[in-house]
Amino acid sequence: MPVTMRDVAERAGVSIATVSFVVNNSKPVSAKTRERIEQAMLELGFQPNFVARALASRRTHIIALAYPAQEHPLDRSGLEFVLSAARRAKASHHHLVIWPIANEADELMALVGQRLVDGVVLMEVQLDDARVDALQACGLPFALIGRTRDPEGLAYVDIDFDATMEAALDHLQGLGHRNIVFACGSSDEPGYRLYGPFVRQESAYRRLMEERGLTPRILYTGPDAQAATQAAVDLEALAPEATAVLVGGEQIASGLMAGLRRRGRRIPEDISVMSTVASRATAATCFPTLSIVASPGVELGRLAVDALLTQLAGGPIPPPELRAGVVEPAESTGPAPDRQPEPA
Amino acid sequence: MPVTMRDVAERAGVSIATVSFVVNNSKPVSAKTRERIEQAMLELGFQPNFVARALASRRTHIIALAYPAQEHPLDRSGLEFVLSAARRAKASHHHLVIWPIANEADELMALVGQRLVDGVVLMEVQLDDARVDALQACGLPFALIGRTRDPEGLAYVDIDFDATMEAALDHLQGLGHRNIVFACGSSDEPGYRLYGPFVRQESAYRRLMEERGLTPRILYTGPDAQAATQAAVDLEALAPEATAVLVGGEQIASGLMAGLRRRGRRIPEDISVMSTVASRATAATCFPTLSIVASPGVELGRLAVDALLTQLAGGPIPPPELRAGVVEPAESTGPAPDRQPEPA
DNA sequence: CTGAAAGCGCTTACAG
DNA sequence: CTGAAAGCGCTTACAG
Repeated sequence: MPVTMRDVAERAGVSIATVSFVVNNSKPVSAKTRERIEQAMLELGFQPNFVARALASRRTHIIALAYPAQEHPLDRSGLEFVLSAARRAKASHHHLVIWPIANEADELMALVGQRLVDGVVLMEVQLDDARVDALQACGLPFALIGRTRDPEGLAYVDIDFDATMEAALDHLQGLGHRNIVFACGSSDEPGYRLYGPFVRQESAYRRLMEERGLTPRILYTGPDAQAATQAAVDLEALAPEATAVLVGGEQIASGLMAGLRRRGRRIPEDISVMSTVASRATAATCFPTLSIVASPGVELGRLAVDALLTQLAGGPIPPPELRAGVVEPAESTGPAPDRQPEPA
Repeated sequence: MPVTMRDVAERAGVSIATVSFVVNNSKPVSAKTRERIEQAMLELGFQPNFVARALASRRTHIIALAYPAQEHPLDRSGLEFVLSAARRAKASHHHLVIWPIANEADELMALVGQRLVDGVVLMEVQLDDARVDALQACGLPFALIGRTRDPEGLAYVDIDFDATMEAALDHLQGLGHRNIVFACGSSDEPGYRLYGPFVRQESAYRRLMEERGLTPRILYTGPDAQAATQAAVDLEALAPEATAVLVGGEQIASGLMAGLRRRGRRIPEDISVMSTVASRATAATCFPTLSIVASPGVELGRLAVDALLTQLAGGPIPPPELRAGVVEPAESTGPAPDRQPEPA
């Protein structure tokens, strides 16, 4: 029923090899022959069979996006990575399969062993990640969104957490804040110490605060919005004099903001709240709207696929790509209280 | 390099056909032979090649999820469908590819013509959907999340909008509300009249309100949270006496809520807000937390894949599956003002 | 520039 | 219960 190369070859009066050459533009073909073949393809509505091509060429043109859906429920900023990666794959004539698998090596290797994909993109990379070692051992090309503790020689893209934290602190200091707490997922959370984005943001925050002669204070909120709502109490105990909180993710930011408001703190009059690694969509739905450093998720999703495709094209491991977020001020940050013209 | 069936056959001293029989459990094999083969597979670490199997058997075990990412930016409730579908596919030994394509037939058919997938799941189905016709014409099995105007004979799963609206109105009426406005995406929005969830919710709302002797009033907010924030003004013009707003989606609900608060309306003291087709995650990050009819996205994602797999297994078009959401009261709804014990 | 042929790694009638 | 063989629809040296 479906039209094959054989059908095209017959109608054009050539061999199927020649048809293959023009379909893939893989060898020179005379103008008249090419034209006859193209005509035949048009008339028959020929489309090459992806699977047959994959088997013969040993290239499936399918890449996998491994995402630990259980461990890290995807928020909107995480979603941006996924959709951007899918779009990029499609633009480069690849398919993107989603592998919602646990954050360990066994399941990943079982899937890789099927030889369905040419390469894989890993999300939510841990500082020490068994999946990375396994992938290296089996020789399948891969790229990381995020990075391990020592990512030397790996293909990865990640948020530039140093620049991101610097931009965030600039914004807050520009408003006169000096007592700035950093809030992120709980240290009691399993695997917290292994989660790069929190660890890297925390250390950038500590370094920058000290460089600026300010006192770093960390609030561990727990893993989700609900826990963060409760953690508003802890904030007051930890740093009653704080005039601003910088939060490491949008879920926690919105939860913490709700907790503060519930306790009668006005935002931003009493305390400013800002989130890094956040999406504009979530920022707009907060009340007051949330000042953020917008996550470069769209860009990084695209770059991760690029890094993989470079390798698939026979290129070397591409250099890392780090991208800082963009500060987008909104209503949740304002002048530090001691600078305000009229007291409430 | 990779271990093939030939390798296993040699080591076990059998033909590759026999190996295939035990791998697929497709024909009876004597216990001793089976054991030798299984032993050989274990020793060699054999894993069948997915692509070769697909070519020979004409079944790729890959299904596509077509999602019009441009037209409908995915919110968290939309995301639930996707991840649930991917999990279900994986549990049934299928792969799920994401096709972020426009909501029209051409691109879909080009992808289908590659013969990469056994079937497709369509999201964001329009009342009149060219993709559905195209899929039917080409004979590829498919299932819909959502449904066309006349879905008779199609495999689909969808939200039970009648039951969902009924549950929502029950909740609000139970709190004493009688002036209940329904808010959803703008009628000026291109394609609005074609978008099933809004159309079906609106008509269910009208019918139920009239059945209950109440006056239906519709607020068209515009497509996103930002537009909905502006639309708070229109609400006051449209129905100054309204004590509750029922909103058709979480993005619009959070935007509208921000707009109301900005205008000094207290939620829920002055006006209650409730959203249908919403995720618990978003509800928890709103302030006040949002009362919702939780979207059955996880269930529907699973059921859609089930409906497709049933057909792939040779079964008939399965009957439709409609699921109502579950009411989850939170802070954004409260007693109607005229019932409140003490006035503000 | 073009073709005959082997081969990618499986599945599946068909025989026995 | 087991095997020899054809075939899935392409690609790719190899020859000419």
